[in-house]
Amino acid sequence: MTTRPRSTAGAGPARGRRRSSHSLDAVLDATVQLLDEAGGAALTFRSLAARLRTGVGTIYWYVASKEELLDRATDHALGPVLEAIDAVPEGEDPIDDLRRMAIVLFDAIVERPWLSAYFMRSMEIQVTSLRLYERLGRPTLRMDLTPRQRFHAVSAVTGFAVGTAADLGQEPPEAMLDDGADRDELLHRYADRWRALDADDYPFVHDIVDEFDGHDDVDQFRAGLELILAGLRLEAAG
Amino acid sequence: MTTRPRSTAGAGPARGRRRSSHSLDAVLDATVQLLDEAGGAALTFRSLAARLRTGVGTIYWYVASKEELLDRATDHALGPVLEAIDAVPEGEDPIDDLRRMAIVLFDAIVERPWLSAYFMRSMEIQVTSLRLYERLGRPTLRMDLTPRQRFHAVSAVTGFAVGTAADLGQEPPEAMLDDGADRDELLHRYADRWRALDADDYPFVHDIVDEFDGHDDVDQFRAGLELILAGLRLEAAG
DNA sequence: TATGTTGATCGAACATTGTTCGATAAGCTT
DNA sequence: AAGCTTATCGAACAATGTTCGATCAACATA
Repeated sequence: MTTRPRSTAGAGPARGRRRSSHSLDAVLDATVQLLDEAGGAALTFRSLAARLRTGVGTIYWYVASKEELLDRATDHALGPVLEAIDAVPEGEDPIDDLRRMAIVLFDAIVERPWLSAYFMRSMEIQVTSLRLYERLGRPTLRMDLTPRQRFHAVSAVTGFAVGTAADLGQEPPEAMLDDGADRDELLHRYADRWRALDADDYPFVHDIVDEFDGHDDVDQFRAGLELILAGLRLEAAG
Repeated sequence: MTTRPRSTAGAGPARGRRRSSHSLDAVLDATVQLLDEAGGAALTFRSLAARLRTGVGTIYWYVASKEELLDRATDHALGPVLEAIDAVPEGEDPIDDLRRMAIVLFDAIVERPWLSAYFMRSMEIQVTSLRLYERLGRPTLRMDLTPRQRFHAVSAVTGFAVGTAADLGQEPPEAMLDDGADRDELLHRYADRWRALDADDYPFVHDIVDEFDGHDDVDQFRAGLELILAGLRLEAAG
């Protein structure tokens, strides 16, 4: 019978009785490293095996498929995020607490865009993301809301944070590598293209193009978050 | 020199001088069909070629890569959505109009989850998604807001709609095929697992688990949308 | 009509990927 | 020593995106 080794979560080195030069944690660490360094496209079983100085077959002993590898790596990388959110002190206003937590979550995903793809999925399966959901939801327990309102509000906040961060994480097409243009330069190009459109056909786009040009993604997220929170505050007051 | 045929957008059959048994539109139609029938995983150049009764090389004559194929197919499928949003009549309250449009957009993406992946990306490149953005933004022109507030609000609404729909689009793991469990059954299983957690460690999860069990995705989205719109209304009133 | 040019088609071949599987060693129990 | 479990390894397989040269069909020009 071929069982997988029990997750040596937090235990000493080589917790299993048999000595193992590798471990699930080592595999996950290397996975996160590769993901961080070169993005999702660079993560292959062969590159991972090379980094671990082992064969591809070994990785398949710890993990049944690439899907499971990414699921577990996501959960693995979510650990520190959970700690950071736990570190948010309970303040006077529950909405302030919720805001702080949402920003921590958003920042973490922006830094590691590959998290978003498996975050939602893992919420219902893995442990860490469910705990994150729990922490995000706790402030709402101090508010005068129905369970249904709480469920919808917290889902909206997390969904908005993850969804927005996911969009930002998509790397732009080929235009960047052609010449050495950074994000601001790209934004500026798109903005100019928008400005060239007919003002009668695109009144809204013209109205906001100066804001789009050179805008800060974090500001944009915060503004949207404020809308949700303002709506929530209203709901709790009513 | 090998040029690509000018997009025969709306023109008669075989607009190019040379007769072509296929066309970019035909390729895009078949792509959307395959995507609808069997999801993103089923779309391969070979299956697409088989459906079109042609060779893979032919597809590469119309499209430079799979990325471009999906970009164009997304834009192609967004056409009817744009029409549906254009069909929303201008009403008394701009926020009501924005709500209606957002729901149309959300419904369209839920029906075709593969749209979400390239929607945001194509917003800055392709035509149709920019037009959608324009339409979504127009109601805000009738409100007392700064361009910056409009930009943030419309970005939040579209981001929330696309992001939420994208999450819903992810097909659940293997649990569905093991036994013939539908969505409600799956939800129920997860809910039961949540109920089994320690109530002291997971007070929020326990508070909302009955709402999670059997919840409707559309309701959830609408509730979140209402929060954003309520916040926006407040902003415009202040 | 003959010839060359361009638009368009086709599928074999290549590189890369996820995954399987049998061989094999290393530790542990008896 | 024998046997079982744990773990490692890489060759081999199937599927996929992509390239490329061969080839044909329509048109222009002479």
